[in-house]
Amino acid sequence: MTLRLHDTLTRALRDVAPLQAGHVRMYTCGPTVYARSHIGNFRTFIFEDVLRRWLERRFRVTHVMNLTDVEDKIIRNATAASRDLGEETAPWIDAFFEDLDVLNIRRADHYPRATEYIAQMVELIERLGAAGVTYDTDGSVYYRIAAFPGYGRLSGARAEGLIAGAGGRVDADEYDKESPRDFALWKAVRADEIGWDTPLGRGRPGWHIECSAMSMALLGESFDIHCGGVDNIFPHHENEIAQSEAATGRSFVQTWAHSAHLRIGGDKMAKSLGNFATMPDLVAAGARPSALRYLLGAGAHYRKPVNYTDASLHAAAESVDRFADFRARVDAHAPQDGGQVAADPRITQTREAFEAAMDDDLNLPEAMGAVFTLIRSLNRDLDGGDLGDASHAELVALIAEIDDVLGVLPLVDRERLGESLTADDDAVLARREAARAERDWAESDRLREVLAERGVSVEDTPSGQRWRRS
RNA sequence: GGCGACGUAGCCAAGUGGUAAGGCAGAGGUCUGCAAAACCUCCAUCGUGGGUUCGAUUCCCGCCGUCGCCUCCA
Repeated sequence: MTLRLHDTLTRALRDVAPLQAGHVRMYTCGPTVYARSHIGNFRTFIFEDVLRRWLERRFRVTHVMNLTDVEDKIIRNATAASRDLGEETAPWIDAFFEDLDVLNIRRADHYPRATEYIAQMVELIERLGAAGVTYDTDGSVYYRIAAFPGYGRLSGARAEGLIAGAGGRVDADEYDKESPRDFALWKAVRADEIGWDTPLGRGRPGWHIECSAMSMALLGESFDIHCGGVDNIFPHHENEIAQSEAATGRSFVQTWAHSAHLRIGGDKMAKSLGNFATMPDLVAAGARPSALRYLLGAGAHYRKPVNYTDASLHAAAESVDRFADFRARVDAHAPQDGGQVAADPRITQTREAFEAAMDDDLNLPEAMGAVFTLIRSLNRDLDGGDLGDASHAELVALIAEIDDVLGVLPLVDRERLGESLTADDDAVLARREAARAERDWAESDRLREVLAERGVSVEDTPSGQRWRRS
């Protein structure tokens, strides 16, 4: 089977066929570390994580994610606080990695920082200069869009109209550029400003150049997949193509994959709109990381917006529990027939449906639909008995395969492991057990109520009481 | 204004030219001492007006609505 991914450039599904046999090289735009990333950002990072996990089923994957650690807001904050760049960004980089872990997002192979690739950026700008697509103004270097005929292909916009037609929101006189749509490769700075002394003069890099320089340094001049949020299509990725291809004369990226936004209250979640929430915010408010990961990753197809609401988070949590509880039920299986009975065909059918949906542009919501259909079907059987050993083995494997991309079960385990009863609660639970042994239902019910008021829900199962923090 | 996306049950959300997965919520059952969990049953004709077609929710056009990009942005 072949994974097909939607390519923004051609606006069509495209087979993932690595340029190097068996080896997919992917670059994903990472955070600008001037503040804590919000969960809208993590929607994209989870999409990329799911993609990377699915690719790893079949390919060796080299995944690079940049950390933008030099940028206007960072410089502004650092200057205001009299910190150097590294001091300013270190806490936000730490926070980013913490949040990745909380969401069970696999680490990329490389996290290049813009500040560590200044030399490569300068070199790339010099190549562009040699190619005749740049010009200097007062020490700054700009890219001349008019010199790149393919400009605008990715965003599908006619380059001429992009800025000229922006309804007066762009101040065309702000920069000393030949054309408003030209963009800065290198920004000259004064001696007292944060910058680097380079052959280009003292200055700092423009935003777009870092991704071209770092991706080419770590993945080569042509690689397979480049991801980001849809808001990166223009101008960021459009400019990356212009920079990279003008410098190398080669095709930059095979497939451009972009994820839609997370919405809240109908709008895009964004720092600039002030309608954002961070992982620590939500966890402190009681949101479960497993539910957040499910909502962000499987709540909707990655190219469609996801709405963040209390209801959608609750529904995600219920879905996670349904999946996790089913795993627990399967895990409780006791060997019985030594595999004499063949595995249930529904399990294989579900695996095939799951894989087909994932291969079809990473349709995780559809894939999970197949999973839940199987869960209901097998729960029915389990209500009446147990599984055969062969089916059990197949199911254990299937559940592991599903969660290999879904990635919620380790989070559930972590959440439940972190739960504990106070000594008081534990004592109440013991008293209730004793009451039940004497069939004192009134006392049993009263104690269940007591625990409920303390946030502990208790269920009675054939094997005894089972509690859970609610 | 330009470019693009979307509009499926109370909510969320897949999907297909031949009468619509799944999750949440709700109703009624089975089970249970009672609950919970699980299971069973019920709950949509796919924004709107046309067109193409034997047949459209699925293709085309108009309209209405929502959102995104065009400026830093996942």
